[in-house]
Amino acid sequence: MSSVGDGDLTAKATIRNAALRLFADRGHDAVTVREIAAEAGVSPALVVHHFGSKDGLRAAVDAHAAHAFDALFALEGQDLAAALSGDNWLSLAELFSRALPPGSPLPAYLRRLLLTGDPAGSDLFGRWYALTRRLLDGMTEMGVAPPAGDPAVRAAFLLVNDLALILLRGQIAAAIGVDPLTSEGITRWAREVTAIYREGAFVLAPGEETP
Amino acid sequence: MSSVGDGDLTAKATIRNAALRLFADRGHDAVTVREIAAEAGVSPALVVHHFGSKDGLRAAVDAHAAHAFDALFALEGQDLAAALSGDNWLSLAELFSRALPPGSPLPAYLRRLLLTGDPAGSDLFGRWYALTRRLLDGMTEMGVAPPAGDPAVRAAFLLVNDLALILLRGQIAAAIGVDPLTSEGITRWAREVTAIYREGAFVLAPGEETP
DNA sequence: CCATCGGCTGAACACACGTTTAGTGTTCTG
DNA sequence: CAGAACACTAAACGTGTGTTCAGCCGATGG
Repeated sequence: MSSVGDGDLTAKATIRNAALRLFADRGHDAVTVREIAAEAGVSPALVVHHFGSKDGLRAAVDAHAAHAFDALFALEGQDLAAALSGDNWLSLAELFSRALPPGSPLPAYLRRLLLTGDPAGSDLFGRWYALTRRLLDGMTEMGVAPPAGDPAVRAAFLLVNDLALILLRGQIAAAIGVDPLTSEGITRWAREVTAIYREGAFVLAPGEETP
Repeated sequence: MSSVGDGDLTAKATIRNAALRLFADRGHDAVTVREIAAEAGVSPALVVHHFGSKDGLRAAVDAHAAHAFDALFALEGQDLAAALSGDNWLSLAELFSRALPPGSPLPAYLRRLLLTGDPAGSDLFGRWYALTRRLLDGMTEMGVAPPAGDPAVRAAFLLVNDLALILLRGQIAAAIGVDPLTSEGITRWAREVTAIYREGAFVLAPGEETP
């Protein structure tokens, strides 16, 4: 029995949402069909009836999550040009913390997707990588980013740094004392990241120069 | 039946190693005691005989991995002073790729530890975070790193960027076309990271100055 | 009004899992 | 050299799993 959030959703959607939350929190393997059914307030047989199998449910959840992530980008896709202005790095984590309700299971689900080498996760990563490269190229062209010696690696580095905040959210929270996906946390984080991306984190050795 | 690498190791160690590799590759839950036993060339009952239970085995593997990571640091602990010279950021990933044999399951196991919220992983992260802070403080004191506005966040950012390379190894490899934990990959990666940490990734807006 | 169909359920099934048990050799030890 | 201790196994046990099955109920439509 569950309850939370089933405000006139179809049973199928309720099951999908329950599965999303449970999968995100504890991993696909650790969650049983019976638990999902209980959380959704339905019988285990209904889960199979709607999704064919547990794997089918997993695929549906993957698709739903991927769609939700895409919607996130579409939402702010226009601001992509603004990001190119260069006075702020458009961060995945900032996007998440602004567009997602505080208790959303999506960041944790993304973590699972990327961790398990799930095709859905690789797909997402590939698309985001392409986006990052385009963004970086655009910024370089506009002169707000210096030309990179190895653009492919630089784009990967920037993307991966961004994802790390989501992947290691819990560990970071424990270390710095504030959840980095809350508005307070993301502010502190972004300030420091921006500083480093603008001024570097180490000083140049004497006699060195930026090329 | 297995074989690989049981060159006069005790059966207990063989089981532990097989479990380490399988856990790293597929996750604790997805691996059965029977598989581990088969991989180690022993009976399932012997696994329980030596480790009490599957959870006991898991704890032993955790401890073994933690010890291996600590040894990695002890190995190069003296170079910590050298790292302070500031002409190179001592990177976890570089340490890994230099000290570990190419096929080592340890990076993948570390990924599991950190991303499953395992206490062993949190412990490791906490210790590495403390180390990073000390390192950064030392560098600031010596004038090779500029003072950070928020040292706690800056240290977390540096550590997390480093770990991201290990966490997303597979995705990065797919994106840039080379495994970043090989010597070729780590070289390309380190060059770009060093450049960003020295010179930044974005140019300063007009009228801005480093404080 | 009856037939049909889809959402939904309780009970059961087959199976794979971690673990137990009872036992066999082999190796220490007094 | 007896006997305890140890490494190890084959077979079985109980449990929890994903899934199936037969059927109920309410709405739809001819």
